[in-house]
Amino acid sequence: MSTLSAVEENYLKYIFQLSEIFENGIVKTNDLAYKLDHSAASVTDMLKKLSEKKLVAYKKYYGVSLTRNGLTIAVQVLRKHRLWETFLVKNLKFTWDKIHEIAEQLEHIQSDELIDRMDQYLGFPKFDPHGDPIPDKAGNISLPNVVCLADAKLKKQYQLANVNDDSAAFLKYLNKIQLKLNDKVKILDKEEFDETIQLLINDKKQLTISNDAAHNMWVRSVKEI
Amino acid sequence: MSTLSAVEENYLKYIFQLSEIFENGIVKTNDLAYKLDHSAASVTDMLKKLSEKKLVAYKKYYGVSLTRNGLTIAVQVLRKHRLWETFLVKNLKFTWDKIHEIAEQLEHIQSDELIDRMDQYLGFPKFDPHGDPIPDKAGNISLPNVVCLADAKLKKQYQLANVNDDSAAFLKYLNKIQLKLNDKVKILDKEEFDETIQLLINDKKQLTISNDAAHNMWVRSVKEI
DNA sequence: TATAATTTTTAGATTAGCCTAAACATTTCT
DNA sequence: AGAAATGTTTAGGCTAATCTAAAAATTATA
Repeated sequence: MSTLSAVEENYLKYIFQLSEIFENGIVKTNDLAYKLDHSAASVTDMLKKLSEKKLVAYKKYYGVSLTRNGLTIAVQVLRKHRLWETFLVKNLKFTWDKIHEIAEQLEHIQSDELIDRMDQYLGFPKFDPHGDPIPDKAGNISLPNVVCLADAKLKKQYQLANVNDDSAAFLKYLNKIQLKLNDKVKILDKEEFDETIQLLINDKKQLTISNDAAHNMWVRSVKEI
Repeated sequence: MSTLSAVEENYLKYIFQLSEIFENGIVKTNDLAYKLDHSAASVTDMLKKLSEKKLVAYKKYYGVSLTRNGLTIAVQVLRKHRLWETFLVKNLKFTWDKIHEIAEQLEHIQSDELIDRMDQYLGFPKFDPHGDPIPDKAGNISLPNVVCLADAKLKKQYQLANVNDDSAAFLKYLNKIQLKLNDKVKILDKEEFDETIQLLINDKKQLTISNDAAHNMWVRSVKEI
């Protein structure tokens, strides 16, 4: 198989990410179009092309899913993206909200040796700065045991494990309220009327966050001390 | 000025490199075509386009040179290329002969902040692993005082300052004969018949190199101890 | 200096990746 | 179930970057 273009790699990556959201794993043309910010017609074109290359299973008017080959490539692109993000934050001291755009470019650099050496240089990290799992060379992904903060239990101790990285605005918000990965969080109360949440951070700082914000945060449970 | 494509950046970079070879600074269509491995017709097309953007001064059937704007961009691309090469060798432990191709891709990643942070991370290096000067953020280039080994004097102590990085085969050859940057070299004798050179390396190892090889090495003179 | 050889440009074609508008298929609503 | 709304595909077009073949300009040669 000849090497894919950055555009093709992007399609596979986004199909993978969207397919994880829907239980059946089938991605609709419009959802992809929205994610990629392209017209639905363009997406249809590309899906036909990827289908010919046997990277996706595409059925007209129904949807698309990855083949085994397509999945392998998508996971490797994700691996590159997350390793680069890790490097940008850990070594170059970038803040969360600026790395996505750069990693979107770096993930398409073609060299297996480069990414393997980078992996080693970083110490084979299992999670990226957002808390997302980094696939290893073989494509294995560690799945942490997390729950959405919006669905988390009251008065139980959690730790911030992961955040949605789609919106730079949200990442800036996290900076502003000084909430970082692995900080301890406990829900003190949920307001029934507007679903706002009273959150206790690291056993000392208390603040109110919206249900919207809570939907962007993922937490893992922590033993109480 | 909107951002340029990787292809446009490449043209500017190669025009810059070729213009340094010819005294008048004028680059011919065919030379560029050879360097880029494109047809001459394609090059003509692109030169017209770059000329419209005022990045080059192009005169039909005569040749092309960079404008001030074009030069600025070419130097920044070179800066990125050489900083990335430095990172690949110093941090990721790549060998010389494998980095060019990867740096060719990395040099087109668009983010000023990325390259400035990388510069700092590397300690603001002045020369890359081949001994080529790395332009600083403002575009200033340190020019080391070097001479081609083929033109160097007999029995005089030099140090390997720079090598041509165009050919992976040559870089492999250097690895094989275990000659590295900054090694001490002294020409013991030149054979008139075939222009081969008897070279003394680090005051102990002696070997014969071809005139061809000598033309790919650049040395700076060193005080004898 | 006229002609041959070389270099460069022009003309016309191709591919990837995008678009809009119109047609078609599916789903939802009454 | 038929009509309306929504989602998807098809048809046709555009731009960037490449190509080959033919024409034109320049340079070298006899």
